[in-house]
Amino acid sequence: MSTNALPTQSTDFPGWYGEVVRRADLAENSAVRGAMVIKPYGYAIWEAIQRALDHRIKATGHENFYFPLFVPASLLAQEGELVEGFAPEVAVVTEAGGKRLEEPLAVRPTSEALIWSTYARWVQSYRDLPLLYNQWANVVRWELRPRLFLRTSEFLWQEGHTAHETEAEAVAETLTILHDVYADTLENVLAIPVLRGRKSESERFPGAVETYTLEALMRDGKALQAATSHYLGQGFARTFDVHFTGRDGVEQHPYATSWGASTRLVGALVMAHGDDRGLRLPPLVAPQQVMIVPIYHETDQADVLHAAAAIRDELGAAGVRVRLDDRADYRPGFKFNEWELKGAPVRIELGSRDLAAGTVTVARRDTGEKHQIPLPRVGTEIGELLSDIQTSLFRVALHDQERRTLSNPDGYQEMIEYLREAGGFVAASWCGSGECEARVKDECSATIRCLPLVEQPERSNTCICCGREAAQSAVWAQAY
RNA sequence: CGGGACGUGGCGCAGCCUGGUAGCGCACUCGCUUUGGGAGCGAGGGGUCGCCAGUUCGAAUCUGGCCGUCCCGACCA
Repeated sequence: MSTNALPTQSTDFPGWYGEVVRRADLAENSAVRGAMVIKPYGYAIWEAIQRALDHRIKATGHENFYFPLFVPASLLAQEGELVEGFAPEVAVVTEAGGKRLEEPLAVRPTSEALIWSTYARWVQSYRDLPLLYNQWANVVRWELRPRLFLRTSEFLWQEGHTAHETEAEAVAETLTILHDVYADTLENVLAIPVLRGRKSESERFPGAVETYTLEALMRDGKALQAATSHYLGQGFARTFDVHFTGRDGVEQHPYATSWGASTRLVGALVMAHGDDRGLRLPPLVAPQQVMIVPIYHETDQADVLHAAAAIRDELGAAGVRVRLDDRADYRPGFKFNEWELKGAPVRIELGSRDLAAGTVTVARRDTGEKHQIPLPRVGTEIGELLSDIQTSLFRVALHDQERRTLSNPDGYQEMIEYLREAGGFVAASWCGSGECEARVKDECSATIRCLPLVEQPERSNTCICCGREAAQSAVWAQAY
């Protein structure tokens, strides 16, 4: 643990991010380029995210299963769009058991091919549908520019793969996942407000008919795709020969969806809430919600530690994730800084002054405020404080996102300048042409993050780029 | 793959230009004193200077090649 101050967000956001990830003990680089070691503290955050997602995935009727890491390369190659989209980043095993393999094995970049080739055996009748399955897995994509959590060559995620009898049911599934699983987790657990929308054609998942996305704004004004849910139509069913006899006795192909969210969400958490002192974790995902720091002298050490342990036990019994930092080798000031860096939502300071007054000192990480509360009220007030911090982090982030969204800019030039300096989101009307999309990207490297599901109330009816008639609004931003 | 920078104890760096027995801060170990916002003093341990070759009496330092990392672009959860 270094004692130096962090780089500041305003002067060096990438440097700040890297230092926070490293010094808060979230993750570090490994011997393999682009592959990261997730350390216990970072993994605990991921586990909290996993729990939240898994709970919602199951609550919406899905079951977990597991498919293997390797996919015969020929199988992966069967789906034209998929292979085209992923070919550059697929890792392939050509040798195993000391011999060259007759058939190379791809390390999955995503599992549609393997799963759908298997679904062919699982589906015979409409009575076998729907298939509502999910897996927690690792996937490998050989990224050119890796970045801890945001883009690593191996990452952890969940990928859902469902098969449905009708198109309407599959589309409804895609949206259920988007809203009830992903957006609910992002906003109510991670406290990160999201824009919900469709992807433009150029940003769509390879092989998808429609890709739905959640876009979150980071504190440097850049957007992060937080989760995606794809309606895949019947393409994969056709490619992998999945068919069933329908209610009408006619042979037909099921409709597919797939959807995923990854360890990237840990990075989202860092960049959406972190400040110049480090991480600010929403209580619902914080490995430690309350840290108790005892402050004592030789003479009162036993009393202070005894009282601190009692508070720990009381809060623990009430279901709070609480820890007493009784390390003797570190002084209180060091612990304050360390737990602020690691984002613990609440700190309780307890010293002889507090004992004498019958209080504890409580500091909240999000605002930095400190105040005293009477010992008997600790149980109830800490619970309220944690839920207050949870909603407050969301409200602050939402306000920030609204403040940084430029809606209906006066002209194209204003939009480009705003995007160029990563001011945030720009919402404007778009004609739908790839040329306009490419032109913006060319001029300021910003992309269409989504075509929002909720239309802008005062939308202009001409395209911000070309002035032609515009059928929809789009949201642009620089993106990770 | 293009453009830039850099490889020296665990981490961050100086030394290189002008070759001569490898140094600083943090971290680590031991001791004492400390503890309400990153403790102080003292004593220690740890590095074939990215790799290979060359020049030289002698290379962290000069030369050539290779490897790797980071930052900026194109690709991307």
